[in-house]
Amino acid sequence: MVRVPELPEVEVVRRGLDDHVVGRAFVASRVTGARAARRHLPGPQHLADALTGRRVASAQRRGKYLWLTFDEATDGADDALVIHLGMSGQVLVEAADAPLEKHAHAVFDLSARGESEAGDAVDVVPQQMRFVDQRTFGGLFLDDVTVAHGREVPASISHIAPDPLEEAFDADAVARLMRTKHVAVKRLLLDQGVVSGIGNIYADEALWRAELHGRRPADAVTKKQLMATLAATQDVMREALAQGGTSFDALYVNVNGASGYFDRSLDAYGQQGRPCRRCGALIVREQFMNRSSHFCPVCQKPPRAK
DNA sequence: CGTTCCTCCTGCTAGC
DNA sequence: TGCTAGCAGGAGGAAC
Repeated sequence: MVRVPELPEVEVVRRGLDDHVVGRAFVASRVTGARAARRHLPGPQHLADALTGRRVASAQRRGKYLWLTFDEATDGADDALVIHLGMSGQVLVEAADAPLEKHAHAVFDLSARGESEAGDAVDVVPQQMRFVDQRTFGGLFLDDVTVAHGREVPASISHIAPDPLEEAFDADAVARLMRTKHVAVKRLLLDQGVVSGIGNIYADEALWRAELHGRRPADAVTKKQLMATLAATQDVMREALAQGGTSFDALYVNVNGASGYFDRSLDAYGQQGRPCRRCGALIVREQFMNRSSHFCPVCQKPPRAK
């Protein structure tokens, strides 16, 4: 199964960038994917030119958005390179002479890392950071930084709510907001302006754990149930991080390459026809929002038909 | 204004 | 065997 990046996968990439890219400069840049750079309005060449020579200061994330900050702004305003992986995006750090991936849309030559205490050069092989994306739902662009929800973030993502694993996340406030809406709970879980970082897979998993059907209108669900659902999103994502978010080969910063454990641990998503781990009833799949939803028809009583 | 729907894209699989 | 249709889905923007 292809791994669609949600919060834990993106956090794994962020950690990889923290380890392998922060502190290094882009000594040369090539942005060849016009579609991947579509959100950079001045165009791909401008993006490449604007990034060349910049030294990366930090790798940050909110929800499914990643961004790199730089040591000093060129024109006074602080800016950031925003990266979204979409459905199939990858960020790779590898040797410059490694074969170019078919769907590589941007390539950055990295400055060598510093010397070790013994005085040896740490990197003898030149390296690159590459943005690769088969379906190009993702992309990258440069954006000014502003403050939103208590943090400095790229201006274009100021509408993205805090995610369940960040400090500013206020489950109580989110549950109260949800209860004001006559909208299906799952739709709200997937709304990045309500709570970010949750995609179809983790939404189904959290709803299964909370024993709540995602089609239930939020204003007809108790606050306690909503709090339980939000807590479940935290649990399921923390577990994914604990198991999938650890060790990496030094040169490989890659969501898809890090998986394998996930599919075994799913209780609802993709489990249609298999017995519910809690009660043994067969998991059901249904269409919802032009997507698939998976649930236990006994533990998660569906509301009356639409 | 809030909410819902449509669309972008490629690779894999099921079915004839 | 080879073709096509169907499916996967994040998120912006159009449509209602």
